[in-house]
Amino acid sequence: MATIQDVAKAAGVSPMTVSNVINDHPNVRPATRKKVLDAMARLDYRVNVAARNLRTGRTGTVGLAVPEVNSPYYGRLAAAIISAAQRHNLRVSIEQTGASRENELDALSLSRNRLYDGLILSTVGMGPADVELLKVDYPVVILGERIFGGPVDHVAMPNVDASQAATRHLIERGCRSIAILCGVVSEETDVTSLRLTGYRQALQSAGLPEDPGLLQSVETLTMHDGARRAREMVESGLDFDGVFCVTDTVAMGVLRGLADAGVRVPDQVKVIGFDNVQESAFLIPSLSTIDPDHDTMAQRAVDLLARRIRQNEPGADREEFVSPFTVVVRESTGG
Amino acid sequence: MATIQDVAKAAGVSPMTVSNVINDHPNVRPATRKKVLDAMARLDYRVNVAARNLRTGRTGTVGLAVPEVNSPYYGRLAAAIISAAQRHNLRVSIEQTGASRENELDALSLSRNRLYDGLILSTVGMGPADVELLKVDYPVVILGERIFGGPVDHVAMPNVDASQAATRHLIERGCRSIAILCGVVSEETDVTSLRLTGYRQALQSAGLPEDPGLLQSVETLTMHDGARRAREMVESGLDFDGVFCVTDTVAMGVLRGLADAGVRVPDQVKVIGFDNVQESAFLIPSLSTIDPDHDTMAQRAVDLLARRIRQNEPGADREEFVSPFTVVVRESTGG
DNA sequence: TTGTAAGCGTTATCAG
DNA sequence: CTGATAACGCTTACAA
Repeated sequence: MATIQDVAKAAGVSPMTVSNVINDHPNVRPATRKKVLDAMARLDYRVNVAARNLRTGRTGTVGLAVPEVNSPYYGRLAAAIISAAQRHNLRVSIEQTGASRENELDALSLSRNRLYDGLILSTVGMGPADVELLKVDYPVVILGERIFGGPVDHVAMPNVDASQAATRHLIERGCRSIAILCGVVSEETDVTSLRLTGYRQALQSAGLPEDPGLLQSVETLTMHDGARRAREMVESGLDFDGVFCVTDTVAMGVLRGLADAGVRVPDQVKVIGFDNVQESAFLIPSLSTIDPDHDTMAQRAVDLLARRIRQNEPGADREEFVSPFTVVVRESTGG
Repeated sequence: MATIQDVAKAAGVSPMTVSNVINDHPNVRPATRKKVLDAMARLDYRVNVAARNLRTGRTGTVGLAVPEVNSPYYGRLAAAIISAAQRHNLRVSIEQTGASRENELDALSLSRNRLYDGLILSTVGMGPADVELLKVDYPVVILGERIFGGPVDHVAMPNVDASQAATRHLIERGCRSIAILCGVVSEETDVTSLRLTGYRQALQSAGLPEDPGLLQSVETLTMHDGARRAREMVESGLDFDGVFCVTDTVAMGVLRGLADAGVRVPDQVKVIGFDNVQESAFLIPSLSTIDPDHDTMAQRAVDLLARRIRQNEPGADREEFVSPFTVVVRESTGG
């Protein structure tokens, strides 16, 4: 494998001149540049990225820590982030955290090894109690959930507002007994609690009572749990005419579970999800949902991170960006 | 940021001893080890991965080049590969190639920069004509498609056999006019051509004629194209009672398109896919499909790559692994 | 069991 | 515009 030294020797110049050519520095005479480029081609020269990293202290790679890449939602997010990073000449290395707090903290410490120039962290397991742990000396952007008042940039979902809008949409379509299908309810400001808040606000605004029996909490927000719970809800004789599912993934399960139980959507029960994953438009019935504009979120997250990397001052002027959203009306709510 | 030197000074030992502690080398007295560990903790020492990479010539990261991570199929594959790589203490950096030959070659050249210790490449754009370009001096595993006789390890889908089995299943369920929904037909040994071959073999074995009108080729194997084409097939009056879709993704679109056109599945038309993505079990109707055992494929691909990385001899004894498969019978074929 | 010396390949600095 | 020098932080080889 040829090094800069080899190229320099072959071109009859100094290593420094080769370096200048490689990095497009201005002060190189065209003739010299050509000599160097020729030698590089002849020797099939490739930069040694490790050496460059050591010298410059940059890696050109950012970490992306998400629960799992194999879900319609995080898959779409990851794809958008990889594309956005490409525009900044950054590569993306993915860590799957399995939504565990411990693995999320691991991802943070990987960056501390200077493996990544920065980290985009989708916090699911970590909560506000861990805010202190985010005080690190390299660029971090939190994506998706809102750790209120954290020390780093955030790109957040419009969780409360959009959930309120989703629930309101069900109300406007005539639903009066609206269930919410969410994850485990805790004190944390996680997906479930924030979207639950929006749901409650909508009920309240409409003067509808909140029936505890309509709060359906599942262990994991998967298709599997969604389908099972939907069947259970019907079989147990629960009276409901609408379901707000806190993610499209779990909503896909719900549609399936209702079908299993012989319930017609949207005639008997209307269903709305949250995320607008690609599949939603093709389901039978197609799924009404919230579109939080993933591409904008991804773009913004990468832009923020890239800015920090350039500026080299992690903490200053941290920014909160809440994605705009739209309600996408499809067949599952009679649209 | 503390270095090994700093730790050595603080612990009153040499840098080498610190390095030995870090790398769990055997010959360190427990007392010395403790001194060093204490110093490391006190200074919050982190290894500088770039320096280690430069010195060792290894990065601990492998590249994964796939068309896009945001598809049920490649998302699942990526997840499985990341998990498998973790077991070898390898990180995974994802390159999205958009199925273009050029980007696939780019991914190859990134590894030549020694950015990755090895590369798992899902060739879609590259064809047998590019076999020579795979003759590189670092570990590469081709995943998914079969570039016959390539110079590197392959983990291949059971394309022909499984497609034959899928088509045979439709025949066994009573279908006589079986359409195939595939991508652009070319001379390449790509998904479409291999699965088309299996489809034809099954028809032939069953003594069914091959009607050119039943060969439905779409530009991209997406839900969108699948849905549109299914509608067109019905509206044009095409006579068919079964569809073999070369991927589950396109099959999801087909199910939707048939519903749009008022065709009942499986009563009027039976549908089978290929991949067994997670969503398939939850669709309405649930989708019969081929399960090529992604986890085994991913595991095998990573194992092969890790072995090469350890052995440090790229070319020797290249291996071909064809995944086993099963036919998963669900509602879309009346199962 | 521990320490010394050297070098991996690159680029920042500054001198020519 | 080009080049000499040194340094980034680590580990391999060898010496003590």
